[in-house]
Amino acid sequence: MRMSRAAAAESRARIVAEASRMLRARGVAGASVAEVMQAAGMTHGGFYKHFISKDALLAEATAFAFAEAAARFDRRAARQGVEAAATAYAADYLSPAHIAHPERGCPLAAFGAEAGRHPEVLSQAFAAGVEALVERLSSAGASRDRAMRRLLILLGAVVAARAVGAGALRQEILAAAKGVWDDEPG
Amino acid sequence: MRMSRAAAAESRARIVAEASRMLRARGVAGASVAEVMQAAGMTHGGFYKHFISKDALLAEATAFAFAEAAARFDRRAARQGVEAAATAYAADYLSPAHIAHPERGCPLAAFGAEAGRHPEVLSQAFAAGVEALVERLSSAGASRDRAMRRLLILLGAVVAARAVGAGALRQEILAAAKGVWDDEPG
DNA sequence: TGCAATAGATGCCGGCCATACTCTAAAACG
DNA sequence: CGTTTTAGAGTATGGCCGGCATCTATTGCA
Repeated sequence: MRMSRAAAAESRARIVAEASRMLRARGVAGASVAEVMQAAGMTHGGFYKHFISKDALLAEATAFAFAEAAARFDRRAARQGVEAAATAYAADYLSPAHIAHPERGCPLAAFGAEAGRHPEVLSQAFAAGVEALVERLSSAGASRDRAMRRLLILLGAVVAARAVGAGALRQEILAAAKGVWDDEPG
Repeated sequence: MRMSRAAAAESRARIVAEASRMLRARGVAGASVAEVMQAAGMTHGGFYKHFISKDALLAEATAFAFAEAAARFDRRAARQGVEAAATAYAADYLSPAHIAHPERGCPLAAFGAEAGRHPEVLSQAFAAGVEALVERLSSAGASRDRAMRRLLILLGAVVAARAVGAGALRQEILAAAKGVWDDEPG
């Protein structure tokens, strides 16, 4: 049955949000159209009324995840200033919660490695997202180059920490990354 | 038809090597048993004579990839010393060839993000591989903590560089990572 | 020399995948 | 009010997946 334009737009937004979560939780291959639609409260039949392909959804879901992170940064920056927002971003990034819950975390760490094996529209979403984050982090008194290096450390640490499983090595990885944030030269 | 023990062992080694390549090229989900076996010159039927499951192969293939990297480092260290080997490792890691050819590169950058979604035996292979690399890099005059940070930067840079696609941002990412190697405090 | 063990081929299974189609009822519009 | 449009349900399709049972020919061992 047909729904109002507003309700249909909400359905679409729900699909993107659920896809974004599932994508980060299970990767590109693990996030099936049928499961995303079910998570959004629908069957998979109507999917192609909203998106021309799964790849189109992937790009939107990736952009959505980056936009979430940027909005979170901006909210904090408005309340506590840009420097504090940057510090909080790093602390959240290296937190046990982020390691344990990729579905609510950074898309780059969750499935960035898969982007190169998919259509260019996905890489473009990642490039735009990274650019937006680097701009925010480099507005916190640091040079763009320094902001980039900080981002790379955070990313590498989370990917490695998730890969090696729970244990002493994971803690060592996260501790090493935490150290860099403060004592690296600008 | 049955083969000699030596020939069967070679078959097994070929399966692991091809799985290691395919795993890095296409990820865990993209490396199917049938295709791995075909790449090794066999059909998929005999696979379970060599491995109890696909996961068992994944763990061996991951260990194989790390062993390749460690052997390469050791060969260089024997010829030119540990410091030069560490520098060469970083240069190779950030090279355009490594970005473009994950199938011959670091397993952590290629599919480390997927390890958390698979049986623990895969995480264990990653932990052992990371440990072996950190030990090698920290033997090059640097503290273990510093070696770890260098590794994390390299990893983050390659994951990010592959994710954002070819372009100026990729070059900026790689340049930022190169910088850290020299001027980071010990 | 003869028998048991086994590497590999073939083929099947149940399940999941992305995509595409029809059908319906309600919304949008003239 | 009547017509057109369309969101979503339901279903079909062709393909790929991991895993397993069966068959065979050869090897390794007694």
